[in-house]
Amino acid sequence: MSTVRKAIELLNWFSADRSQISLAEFQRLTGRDKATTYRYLTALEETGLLEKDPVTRVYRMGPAVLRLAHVRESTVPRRAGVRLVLPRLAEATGELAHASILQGHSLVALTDHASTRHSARVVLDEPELPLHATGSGLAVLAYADPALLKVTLKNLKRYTDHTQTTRNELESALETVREIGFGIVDQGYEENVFGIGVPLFDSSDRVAGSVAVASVATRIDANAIALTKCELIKAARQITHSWGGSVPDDLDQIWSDTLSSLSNEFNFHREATA
Amino acid sequence: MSTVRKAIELLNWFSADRSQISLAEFQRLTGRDKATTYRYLTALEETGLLEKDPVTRVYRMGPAVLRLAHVRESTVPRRAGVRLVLPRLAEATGELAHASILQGHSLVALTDHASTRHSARVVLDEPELPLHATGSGLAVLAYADPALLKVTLKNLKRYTDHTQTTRNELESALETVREIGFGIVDQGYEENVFGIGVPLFDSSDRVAGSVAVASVATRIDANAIALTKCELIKAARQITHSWGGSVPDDLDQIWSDTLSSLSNEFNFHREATA
DNA sequence: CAACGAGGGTTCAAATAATGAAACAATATT
DNA sequence: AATATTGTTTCATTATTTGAACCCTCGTTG
Repeated sequence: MSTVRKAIELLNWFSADRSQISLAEFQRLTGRDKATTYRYLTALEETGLLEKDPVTRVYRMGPAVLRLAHVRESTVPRRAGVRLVLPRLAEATGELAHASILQGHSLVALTDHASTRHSARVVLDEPELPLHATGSGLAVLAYADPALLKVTLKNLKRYTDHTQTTRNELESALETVREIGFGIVDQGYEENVFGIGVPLFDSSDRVAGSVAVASVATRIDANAIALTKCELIKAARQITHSWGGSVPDDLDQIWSDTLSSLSNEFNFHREATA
Repeated sequence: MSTVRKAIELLNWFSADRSQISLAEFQRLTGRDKATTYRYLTALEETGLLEKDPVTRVYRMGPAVLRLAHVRESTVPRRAGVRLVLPRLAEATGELAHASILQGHSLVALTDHASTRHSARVVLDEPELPLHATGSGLAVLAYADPALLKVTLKNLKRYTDHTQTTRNELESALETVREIGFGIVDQGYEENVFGIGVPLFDSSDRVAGSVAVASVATRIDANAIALTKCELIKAARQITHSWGGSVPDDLDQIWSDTLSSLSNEFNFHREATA
């Protein structure tokens, strides 16, 4: 592996949880030589990708990454496409709508939008969403390269009592996703949060992210799920379109079927209560 | 210079204006060998810092930078410190308040009062502010490393009839900034916009950004300027503090003097009109 | 359509930069 | 004050980088 790559991969040790790392800690994490690690870190610091606290000498993410992210967003404006859709999705469902993008092996929250309707809302703090334990994650896994599943299987962390942590459970869940066109996870990541997610596609027609609705689990019922599904389909189609991608034919067909059957049912309910 | 650094510095060629760069173009830009450049780019691509269009083979900023920016923001929440202050500043002055951070040789907008509400996450959508043509820019230049001035002098773009585009004009303007503690630019960047900016400092006690108020030029008078100055000083002190920095003694003294003399004048006016 | 040019990608010996053990320095910790 | 831990520099050895040259593909041109 190239020196450049080895050095840059040090950045991957940082996360919201582990946001400050010292030289000694890097040594332990990577198992590499101290002097080498030191020089890598120095190089990263010189470029502004990292920043060293002058007092404690721990390293943290540097200011340069903000500029790079700015350029990225101006080049590939994912956010812009999402921002038009999320508020509507949140309002229509009355729940928290959020979108994430797939980066390498992790799903990273892009933006979220809470509805104004309910005061007891679901709040997302975590930037990374576990692929095996969220509706977004399942939706992505089901349509992504099988290699991603392989990597994911290596670490099926348990978040709640409902988290599915075995290979079999996950594989059958993905089978279901492919059948119904949605990733649904009931309290698998956070207690009392019910999530429904759908995949998003970019111009390469591969999975590029997901959009999802997170509801308070006690508030959800068949009607709410039906509504959420309809809105999610609309949102996913729109975002995928704005990203220059297109929904795979098989999935698009499933969604169309879902829409027509659900809209019947939904109209029926509305007429019955009217 | 280390290989790592040389490779990473390729990222600096990207900007909002030049967001896609081919291998051949890199070769011309850097004057370096093709094979070497190719390997650098490949390494950057492997880490996700860059992304190569599979069809055209041009390189663009990769998705990994979004994750890094997210970590950066969760580690050093510049926005958080700014968000507490900007709305108050905007309300007190009745004008547009905005903050920017210095990244390398450019000043990038962080947030402004109008757009803070839903862009809660990481990425910046606002363009770069020219250092020589805005109140923010002058404020930063006056207190930044002289090297920054050197770089800035290389490209004094004209934006309006009022833009100062000569070395002498700029240098004397900076002299003024250091005397009065404010960067003031009357329609130097946009027609009919009057800007007043002050520098912000981070934990290394170097200039890290600026906060400024942009007013409609026809609406500004001595009173409004006095008010804006008072509010800017308060805001800058607070943000600098929240960033772990401190205002340099000489500047802090100037600001204190300004505050006391202006508050006198301002009280006088209020009493006169009351 | 053959020749040409431009750009992307690969090869290989020579040159150079990376490596890691060890020494040293500066802080924490006991 | 003694000791342990962490950060930084040195230097001979080693492995990686380097760049000229070459190949391949594609689009253009005489």
